[in-house]
Amino acid sequence: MSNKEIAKLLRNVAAAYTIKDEKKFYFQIVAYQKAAEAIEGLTSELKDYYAEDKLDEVPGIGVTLKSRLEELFKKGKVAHYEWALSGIPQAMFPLLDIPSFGPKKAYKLVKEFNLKNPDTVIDDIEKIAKEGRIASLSGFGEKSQSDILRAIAEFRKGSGKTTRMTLPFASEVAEKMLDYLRKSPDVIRAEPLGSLRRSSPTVGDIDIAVASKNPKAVLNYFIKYPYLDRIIEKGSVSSSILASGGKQIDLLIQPPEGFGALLQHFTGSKNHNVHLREFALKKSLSLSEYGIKNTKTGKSTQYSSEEEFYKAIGLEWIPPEMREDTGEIESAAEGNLPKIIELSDIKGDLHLHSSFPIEPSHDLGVNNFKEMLAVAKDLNYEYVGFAEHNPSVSKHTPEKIYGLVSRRNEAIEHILSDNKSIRIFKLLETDILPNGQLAIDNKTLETLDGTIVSIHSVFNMRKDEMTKRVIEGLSHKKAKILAHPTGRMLNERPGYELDWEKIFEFCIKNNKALEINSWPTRLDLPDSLIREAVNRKIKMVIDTDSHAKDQMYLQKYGVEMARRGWATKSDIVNTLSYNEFREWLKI
DNA sequence: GCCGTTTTCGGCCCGACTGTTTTCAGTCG
Repeated sequence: MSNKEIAKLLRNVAAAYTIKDEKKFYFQIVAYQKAAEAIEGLTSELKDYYAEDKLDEVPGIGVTLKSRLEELFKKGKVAHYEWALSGIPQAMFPLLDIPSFGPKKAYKLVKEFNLKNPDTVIDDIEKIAKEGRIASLSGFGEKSQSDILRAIAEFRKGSGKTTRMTLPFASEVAEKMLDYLRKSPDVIRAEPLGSLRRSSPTVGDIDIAVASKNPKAVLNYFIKYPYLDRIIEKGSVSSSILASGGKQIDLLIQPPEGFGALLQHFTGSKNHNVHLREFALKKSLSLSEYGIKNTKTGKSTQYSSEEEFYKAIGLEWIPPEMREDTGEIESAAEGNLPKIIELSDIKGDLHLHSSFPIEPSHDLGVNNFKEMLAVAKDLNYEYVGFAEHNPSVSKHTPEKIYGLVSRRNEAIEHILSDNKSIRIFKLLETDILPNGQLAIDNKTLETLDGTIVSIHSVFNMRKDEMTKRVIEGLSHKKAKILAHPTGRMLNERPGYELDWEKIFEFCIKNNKALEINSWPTRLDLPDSLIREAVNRKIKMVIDTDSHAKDQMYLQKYGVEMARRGWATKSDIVNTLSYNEFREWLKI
């Protein structure tokens, strides 16, 4: 079961409790929603937590939920949930995926019209609304009837909460709106917040905060956005719109003197905020987007910066990437937050595919050495590594492969002789074959400074076999880095199965590094595995896997994943100087 | 059902907005 399916199950249980007895089950409902939120936000599979007996490390999962989830993974169902969901019409649950449908509304409609089939319930509701039979129900009216029809239509188009954007795409959507907002004389500051500011690997909707002394004017300006599809809601301090392309943009406004509280509130995550507010409440401080209220004196205070806001709760400022309620509040309270890595710490990119005609097994790059070095210079790098895919094994003899790689090496030497500013490592990205052997032989590997290894074929092996394959591939003394270690592609495929316990153990013993691949649809390692690797002092390297020079600027996304995994400079080997990195390659 | 800078029992974030309402329920972030 995927994280999404599990979260859906927990939300369904919460919805069932809401229908059965909202008051009696109030805190279970909250707990189930919180756990669902946490599971949805995970960037590794919950199944892997289960496999390593770490379910209760997920915030919001305690003793009871742990045992229920274990039952789910073992048997595919949970007896207690079968009971909880019994007596509740199954047809209400698909409706909950549609924005504006909650448990009460879904239940009332399904019950009222005696709808039984979950597979057709959305069609059924649509038909009933079109016939005008919803408006007459108590609690409903003409407006809510037409809203239902529109919500269903938008849901079908895949807008709203169903599809999530990759980070660069989300940034683009946000930038367009920010450019627009900053043209308004009433906008003093405008910042993208929410999961985009936390650099979550995928982003659902765009959240923007504005500092202004005239919120009304800004709101009126906001809803005149040229790429507006429709206004979802508009109040006195906030508004939501659907932009063309089906992406929701939420706006919140505060005066500049209260902007710090707004930044904090709207950056989230939800579970971070809930935990932070509970923490503050113990100090008689009640937090909101307006500021901090002392519950004893009743005195409210505004904060213009986030740093002051956190300080007022007795905490050091927590970087947005860490605000997922995975222990950052406790660490901040103890003054133990690690100093996480920054983009400027990176001294090189070791995973570059040039256009050198090496006749590779997979894609060749489109730019030559010099063109890529020019970008490296722009990025202030000390060194780079060229790591084209190994020459195709099926098309060439080992002798031919040796010749191709040697020619590439000579071409690099030639560049080096008239290039003083940036050093170059002669690497390759070598396939690990299904039997664990590397795709090219020792004689050729010996000509390299080292090699990156990775899986590019036969993804569907058993977990133990895949683990053996990877470890065997990494065992070669020239193999130093495992590229895109999980093989996941965001919004496409989950990645192959690996026994991380064994991989970590092997890496630490044999001084191998795991790559954090910055490619926006990979972002692989996922942040939770980065966090795990950091805890075990395993070295990582942040690379772009660039096949074109402009892609080298994507390095920031890998750095952001490292930050989400609490990695410091010392965890990442390409923060080392040229000489230090050279030494590390030889160990 | 979770969780611990008052606690292993007894608490549990805070507010905006909309539609259908005569004062509030439902949904959302």
